[in-house]
Amino acid sequence: MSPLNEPRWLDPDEAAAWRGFVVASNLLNRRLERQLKEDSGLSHQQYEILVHLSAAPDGSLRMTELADKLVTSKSGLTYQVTQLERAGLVARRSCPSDVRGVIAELTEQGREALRQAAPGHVALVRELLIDVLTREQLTVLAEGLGAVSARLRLEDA
Amino acid sequence: MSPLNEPRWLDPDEAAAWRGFVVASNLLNRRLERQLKEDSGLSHQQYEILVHLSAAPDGSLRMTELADKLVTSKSGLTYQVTQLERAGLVARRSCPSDVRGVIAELTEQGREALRQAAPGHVALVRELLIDVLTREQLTVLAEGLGAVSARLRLEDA
DNA sequence: ACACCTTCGTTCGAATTTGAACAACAGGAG
DNA sequence: CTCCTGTTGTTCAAATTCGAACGAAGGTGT
Repeated sequence: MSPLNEPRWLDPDEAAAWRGFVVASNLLNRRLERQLKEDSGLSHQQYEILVHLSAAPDGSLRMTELADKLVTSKSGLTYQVTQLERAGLVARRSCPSDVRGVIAELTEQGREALRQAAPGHVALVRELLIDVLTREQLTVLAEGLGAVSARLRLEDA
Repeated sequence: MSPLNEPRWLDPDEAAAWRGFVVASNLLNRRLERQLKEDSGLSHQQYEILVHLSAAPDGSLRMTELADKLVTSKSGLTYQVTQLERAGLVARRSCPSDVRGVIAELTEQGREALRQAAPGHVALVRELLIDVLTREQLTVLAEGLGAVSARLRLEDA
């Protein structure tokens, strides 16, 4: 009976938030995966690699940096970059300042693939997430999840 | 230049919400996965199977029903239920009202495994998500993501 | 220069996930 | 009853993911 031994379970609001998060996350990923694959032949992960590279100053990032942004394992990234390299969308360069370093660079073909895939993807994100929320819900969600992400980033370090 | 041909890209707030969602989702899954595996030898998916079965009236659900709740593929569920069955945490029964049907049922050992795993899991969810948010952020998040989930559920039908 | 600890990216094997194909059955229209 | 369409759960091959182990190199203190 003591609250010191019994864990604090989630009250209805908390449970709804957690469950909503898990369910929405799974459903969204599933839907976006399907759309991207059918529309562009890319997986969501591959698409995100292209996005992050495209957003980088010179269209290139070091592997570790990219893995951090994607929130994936190093080995997982190695695999996906190899796939994208075979498809000609990404190229590997060696890092000038670090012999160990490998730089993934977006090719022109990669940029084109992203240009082709982005509109449909963004439209679906908008339709399934953004436009479902009010502007206020959206900002609260951005702030809240930003805090959660920050909290989680700290734990790793 | 025409807004009819150009897709509506995400403004800063929208992008922050979407990125926050993706990043928080990945970081959380990653962290919870690690904790559950180390603490109980269960994957997050396996844990969720036990949770949903435990929440069902008689600790049992049909495969399809369970797959819907978990937001996973049927084949994925078949695999995981087989794993849990080997571990003795879940048993398969045949459905009385439908010869094709298979009912996954929580064993006593499964209930015990859940009792053992739940506190640590809930504590971490609380630490990483719930307690990071204000009560208001939490309710807004629950409502918003509930709407998103509902929107996505409709699409399948 | 030396030892020491960390970081980098890859490789490896094992585990997991997926969609398509499948056989068996359910449920209704005629 | 008899088609006909939809559902159910599984199997299968292929793709993906992960963590641990690894060789190689960076960086620091002495």
